[in-house]
Amino acid sequence: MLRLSKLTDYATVILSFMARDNTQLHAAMEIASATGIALPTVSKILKLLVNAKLLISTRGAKGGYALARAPEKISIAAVISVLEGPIALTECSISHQGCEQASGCDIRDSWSLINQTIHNALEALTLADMIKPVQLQNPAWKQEILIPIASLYR
Amino acid sequence: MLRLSKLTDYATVILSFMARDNTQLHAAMEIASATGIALPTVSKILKLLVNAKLLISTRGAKGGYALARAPEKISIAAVISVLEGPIALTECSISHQGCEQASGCDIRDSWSLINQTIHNALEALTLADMIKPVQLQNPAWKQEILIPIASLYR
DNA sequence: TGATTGTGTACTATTCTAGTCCTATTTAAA
DNA sequence: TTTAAATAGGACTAGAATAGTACACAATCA
Repeated sequence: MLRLSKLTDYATVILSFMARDNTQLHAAMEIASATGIALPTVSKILKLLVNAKLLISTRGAKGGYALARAPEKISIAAVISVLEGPIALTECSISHQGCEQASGCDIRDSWSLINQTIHNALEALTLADMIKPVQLQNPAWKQEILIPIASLYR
Repeated sequence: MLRLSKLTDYATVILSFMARDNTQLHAAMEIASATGIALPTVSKILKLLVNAKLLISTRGAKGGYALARAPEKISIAAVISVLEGPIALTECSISHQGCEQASGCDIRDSWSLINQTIHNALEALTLADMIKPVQLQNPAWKQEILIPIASLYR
């Protein structure tokens, strides 16, 4: 599996929950019971999101968390970056050092293109999109979603 | 990082090497020294690729491995699937059971759409594309690669 | 002042990954 | 017929990463 960690998955669940009611503060406890994720785990994720400036926290009694921006302005790519680091499939896409392949690793450029594609896809999708019901019945999306990536090489 | 395992990375390197000279058999030993990957590891990966029918093996003296199909017919998605299992970002995209979120997990459909996008991107790219030199100088690709995924929700 | 709520850090158990090794089987060549 | 070369299959281990927990501390409000 092209795996995303569980924590990232939780983060999207938590943020989606908050995006649905963006007018008030949500305490960690409230989020935990609403989402079914254990409180310590929720707390851990919220802290990371605050550090990444995706959330704003208010301490003390009646405190809690709120989105730092409108849901339309928070991309899924940003959420993933917080929990997983840079979005890249292979190690050498991040750091070009340490690749000790004897023969020329000519496929690095190909990978970077693939990474770019995926990154763009995730960048275009926002929290606001996540909480809208999707019409999977719409047959148009199948064509629309195809990416002519192979053609880039010709 | 949206991580792909090292083994998957190695597999693409190995397959690229083989695709460059698809006319003869390559022994595991030869591939190991050409790519700089340790022999036991190469061997392990080759076995997996044979089981997945991406390679054909010939036993005995003068034996070795060869691509089962032309490089144009081997997609990167297929390679990734062999080493990582189904291409999906979240657990629930594979099995819809065991998701114990208390409140409705409405974002599952969104994830499946994202997964589909990424899968299509990887499906469109083949081994043949990987061994071609990429012209990153071409400024056109930046526009071309944008995916109107957000628009799908409107 | 005390209750509530977030902050920061450290810790641990578990799972996953990467890599190694060994033995059996098959085939070609001597 | 024997031997060497090569793949096949499985078991195993060390190390790293992940997920989850715990606790002391800081801030705010009533």
